[in-house]
Amino acid sequence: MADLDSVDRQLVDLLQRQGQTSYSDLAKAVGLAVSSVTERVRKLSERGVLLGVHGQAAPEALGLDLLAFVFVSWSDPAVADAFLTRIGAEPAVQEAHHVTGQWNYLLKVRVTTTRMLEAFLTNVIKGVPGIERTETLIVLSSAKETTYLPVVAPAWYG
Amino acid sequence: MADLDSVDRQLVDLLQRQGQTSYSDLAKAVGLAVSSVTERVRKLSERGVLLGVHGQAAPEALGLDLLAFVFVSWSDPAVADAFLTRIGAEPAVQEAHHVTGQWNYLLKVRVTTTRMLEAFLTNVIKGVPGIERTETLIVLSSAKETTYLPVVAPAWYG
DNA sequence: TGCAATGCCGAAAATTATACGGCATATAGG
DNA sequence: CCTATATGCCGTATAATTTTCGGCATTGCA
Repeated sequence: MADLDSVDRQLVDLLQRQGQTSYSDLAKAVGLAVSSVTERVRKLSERGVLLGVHGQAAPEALGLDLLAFVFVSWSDPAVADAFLTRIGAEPAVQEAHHVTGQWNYLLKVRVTTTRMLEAFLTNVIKGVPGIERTETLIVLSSAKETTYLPVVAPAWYG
Repeated sequence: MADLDSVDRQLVDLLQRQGQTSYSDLAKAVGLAVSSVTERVRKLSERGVLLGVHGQAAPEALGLDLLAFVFVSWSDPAVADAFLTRIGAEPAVQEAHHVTGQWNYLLKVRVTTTRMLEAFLTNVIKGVPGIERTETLIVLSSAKETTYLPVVAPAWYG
């Protein structure tokens, strides 16, 4: 299905770093003609390797000064559906992961203030019937935060 | 500093969703001329509201089938520098957050297999002198994962 | 050997980005 | 009150880019 050659990988690498790189620049970088690169990129999208291009905004510039990870748990399996529906419609929730361990889900949440975080926990999370416990970790600073995915294996892994 | 009007917010919204939206489309959407939108977007970048545009790749298409969150802790404060330097150079680490609670850092890590996760913990994390404990949560599935930041306050928060 | 599929190429045409001068409105200082 | 300055918007001309097409070489396969 996947099976990307080195040119494909290079294109994915470049487009992850600079989503608006022109086809002529891409062509120069990989040593192919513009039309060949166009076709490659089109197929990468078609195959689902490239999912889209997104502008990256600064959270603080939008007033989103508070980042938190929220663990959530419940006992009744029927809660999952309602929870995911509610969470899916909530822009404050950037990520929702089903995780191993003592908790059901781990959420990545962005809000403006602790007051807004409180409102989120009260109105959104505990607004879903059946949710029993939560635990919130506040992010003091983010040393690294990227969406870049490596296209080559690291040195420490043969 | 920030102070975005409704047009700015709309532009940030649109560009987050579709980073390659043409200026003519943006102009149509916000009801301004192309040159006005060009200027607006340029200033949003200049002001640091828009940080860049990035292609989004499918982790599984790159063989990155395993997502994990890794908590890390140490006692000696001097460890932080070495840890962050090591982590910063590691593409497998997508995020590194300094968090409240019993752990020092929370990492978001993407690898191909459990075998590679083991190599990461052994060679990278424990390769940093002074690191004492880690705890790893495996992500079974991700119900939501987006980089989109809300540009308007939610209904549950006045 | 012949056939089909694939990837690549260059060029033409359509679309888009960029740069510029001009215009209207708002603001501050005299 | 009035002038000077700044800001935001506009349309247009030019440059650059995207998109599309037919053709060519290579590969795999019957």
